[in-house]
Amino acid sequence: MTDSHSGRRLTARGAKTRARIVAAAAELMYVKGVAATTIDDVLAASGSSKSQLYHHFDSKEALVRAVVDHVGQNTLDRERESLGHVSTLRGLRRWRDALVQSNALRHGAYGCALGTLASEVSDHDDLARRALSQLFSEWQGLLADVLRRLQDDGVLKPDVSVDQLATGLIGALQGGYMLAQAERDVAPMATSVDMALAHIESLSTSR
Amino acid sequence: MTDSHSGRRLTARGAKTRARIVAAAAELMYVKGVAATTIDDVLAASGSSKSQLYHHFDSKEALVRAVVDHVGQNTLDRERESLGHVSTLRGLRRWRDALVQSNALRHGAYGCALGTLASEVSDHDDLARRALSQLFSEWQGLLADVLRRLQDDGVLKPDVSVDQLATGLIGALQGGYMLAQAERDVAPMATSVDMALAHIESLSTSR
DNA sequence: ACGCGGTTGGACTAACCAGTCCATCTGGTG
DNA sequence: CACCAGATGGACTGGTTAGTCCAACCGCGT
Repeated sequence: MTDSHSGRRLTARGAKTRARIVAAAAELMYVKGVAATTIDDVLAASGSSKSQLYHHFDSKEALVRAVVDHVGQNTLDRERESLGHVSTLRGLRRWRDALVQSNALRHGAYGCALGTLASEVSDHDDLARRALSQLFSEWQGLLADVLRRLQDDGVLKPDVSVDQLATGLIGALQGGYMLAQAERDVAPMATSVDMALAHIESLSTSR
Repeated sequence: MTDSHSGRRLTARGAKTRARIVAAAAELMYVKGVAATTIDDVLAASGSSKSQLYHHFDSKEALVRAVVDHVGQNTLDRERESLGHVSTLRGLRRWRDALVQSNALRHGAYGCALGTLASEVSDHDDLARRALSQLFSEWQGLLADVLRRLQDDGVLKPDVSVDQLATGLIGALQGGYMLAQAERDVAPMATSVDMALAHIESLSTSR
């Protein structure tokens, strides 16, 4: 648990405050970065007071962990929504299009919410790193499920490793996000993911 | 220029101090992160004084830019060394092996020196971002040169875009670094790069 | 040898920031 | 209604940090 008082009672009012703080912190840390986001920034953005924040979190580190959980759940919920029923190559391409277009709106700025958290936090907080590792693993699982469905339908050759393909796909996505961030242009992200998808398609039975 | 006094004369003594400061800052920022590295940390690690640092750099931001240049040149020099004469698929695989093994020594920790800088600095300092973008572009050029040599030798099909393949390869590499950082295990990095290489090999004329 | 520009040491400051504390308030429960 | 644990406001503190300043020093060019 990331709470300061995991076993404590929590009224609806308190829970709402907590949620407001985490949401504001997540947004700020995504845009400004974790280290550059101060507690006072979070208070101002969430319209709460210091005692409220420290009532719910032991430290800034605990808040960061709550943000990791929050962003992770948001990301996985969205990915479950968009990948859950995909079972065709066309569906996978539509998934790619949605991610590329959404990143294009920001011209690549800020990158992947989960990825930027990971690279800023992994070397500094082992607990947060484990949580992120677990989140990436679940995300990879969602993609592997899609690929397994393709395989079961005979679209993908039976001897390919769907787990490895899923890992490669997330790798290409994350690397693409980073390049897009540096260039302020979605193009390299699209190219990177397209290469992974082209590889997967080259392993389909139709070719 | 990232210097505070670009047009100034610089004695050998001063140049050495400057280099010592940049090298120490680069190492600290790689391990601790840019934001978590304080000026005093750099002074202690480089054995220099505040007036020395501010004699050479206007601000911490200017120091970060110098670090970006330094790390970028180091990375490109190393990559030029290992990619400059590669003109076979086997050579490309050896390049992969070297990167994976070097990252395995740290169990994936800290990631790619250039990549972690990029994700921490891109959204915060536009000048540094442009420099990083340029560095990635040069790196991509080195890989594209290798692929073009393969193409000229008839190993790679003549109709594939070496530029896009090179972008995808760097994307896979960077994404792999990030996943390895989160998992503290090289495996996902190896998998990610291997997928990109497998795709390139699938576009070779021998298949 | 001499002078001047580049170089160095380190004390100092002003701003900032995470975290503490306590007095006050709110709303659910008996 | 009375109680009280949980919730809130915000002033305060101690430590840290980027950046300033000035006096002293070194060494290159003449």
